Amino acid sequence: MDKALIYIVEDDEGIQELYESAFEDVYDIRIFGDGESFFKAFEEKRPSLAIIDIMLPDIDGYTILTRLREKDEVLPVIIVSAKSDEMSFVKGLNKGADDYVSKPFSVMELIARVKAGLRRANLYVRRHNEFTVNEKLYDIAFRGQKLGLTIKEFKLLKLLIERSGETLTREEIFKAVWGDDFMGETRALDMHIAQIRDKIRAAGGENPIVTVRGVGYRVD
Amino acid sequence: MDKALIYIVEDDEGIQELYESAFEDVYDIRIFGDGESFFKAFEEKRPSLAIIDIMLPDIDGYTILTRLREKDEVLPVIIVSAKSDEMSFVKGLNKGADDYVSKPFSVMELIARVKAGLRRANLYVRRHNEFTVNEKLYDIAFRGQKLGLTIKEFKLLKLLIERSGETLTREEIFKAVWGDDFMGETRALDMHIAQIRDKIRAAGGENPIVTVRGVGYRVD
DNA sequence: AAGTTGCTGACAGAAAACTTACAATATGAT
DNA sequence: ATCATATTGTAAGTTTTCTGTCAGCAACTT
Repeated sequence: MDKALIYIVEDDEGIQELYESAFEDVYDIRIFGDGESFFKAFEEKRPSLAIIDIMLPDIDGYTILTRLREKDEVLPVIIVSAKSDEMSFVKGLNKGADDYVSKPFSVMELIARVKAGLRRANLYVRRHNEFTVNEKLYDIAFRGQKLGLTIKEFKLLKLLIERSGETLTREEIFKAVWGDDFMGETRALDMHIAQIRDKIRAAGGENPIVTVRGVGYRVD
Repeated sequence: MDKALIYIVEDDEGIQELYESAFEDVYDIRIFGDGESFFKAFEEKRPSLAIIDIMLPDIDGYTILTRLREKDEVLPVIIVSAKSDEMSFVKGLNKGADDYVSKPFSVMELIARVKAGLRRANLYVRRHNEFTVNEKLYDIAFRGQKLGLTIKEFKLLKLLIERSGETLTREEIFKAVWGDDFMGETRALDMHIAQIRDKIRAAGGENPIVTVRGVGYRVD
């Protein structure tokens, strides 16, 4: 699992440093001093979560939030405000923020809220590199293209993706996907691997499943 | 879904501003300084909810409420009062208010109550995509066409609609629709699904219920 | 009694999973 | 390099599993 990417819109350099030290090593963070650079980066790569300070010099944080919500309705957004009054809290939530933290905030608190936000977002849909695993649809997409997997294929590919980088032995795979009752030698696993590879190719991708001869399979 | 329209009767300008900032962008609001303009607007367009301050200069809020109830028995009404005593609370509810908030009120609280009021109003009829679920009639319409569902069919389709996009397993569905006491394998679920599909087709729609083999069903 | 509604069991059809057989490929020894 | 061997890939066919549908029955309503 890659580190979650978090975009932060914050102009105060002191607070920027605070974010850096707070999230260092835990999340990949990118800090933007203004809305424009944030949106530019957003177009290139969508983060897992955004933290927006509403007291910015050039632009109102609420405007950023509103504009962001036009592009992405589900991205978890945490609003940070110096105003600790109820009004901005309410306004933030109304504009589509998922959570609200007021300055001065405790780093612990912020981390907890980020975690909660990421968990909410990851509830159904998780991204791993090129893959998007949708637990509710029982399907996986490759570069946005749904693969249309059967349950076996879904379970199998999900396993490989979630433990990508790791070579899983045939036995491990059997145990995880079929349960303990797997019966010795069979080509069943290879079959399904072939099916999945076909479907990924049909979606326009190159085979991402590596065969590790004598051991099992791996997704990088 | 359009924004809900809320009429507010309030003469204090400070409080008027508070309403404006609180509900901005979330609801369409119109604020009236007196009862007459409120009723005039009411005749033209009925709101989804009304908030009435009972401490008005020219007219008693209770009178407005009483008169309103002659025209509309179900409109959710929230009474706002500076008197936080129990008497006005009871009086308000007796006159047909659905809820009661006393000044000075927390904006959060007010928003929560408005939401609750709207939810109550929407209790009977809710829209999800092409479907309109009517709790009171125990029926669901597809593109305005009533389907004429039986209770089981209603519960089943309602479940699928309310959690649309999500694949529900047969077991989940059984638990939700039949209760915990569902007995193993049976074709009952498929039967009802088939019935619902027939009825939707009869109403001129394409089958919106997706079978997820080995798992359950889903409405997109 | 007649009509609804909900359920069951039987069966058919379809989809998925698996098996078999053989081809293709990688690996290591020669 | 070449070959032998072990291992994996794949096509075709078979089996199993799952869903859809039908007919019929029981419970309930009107």
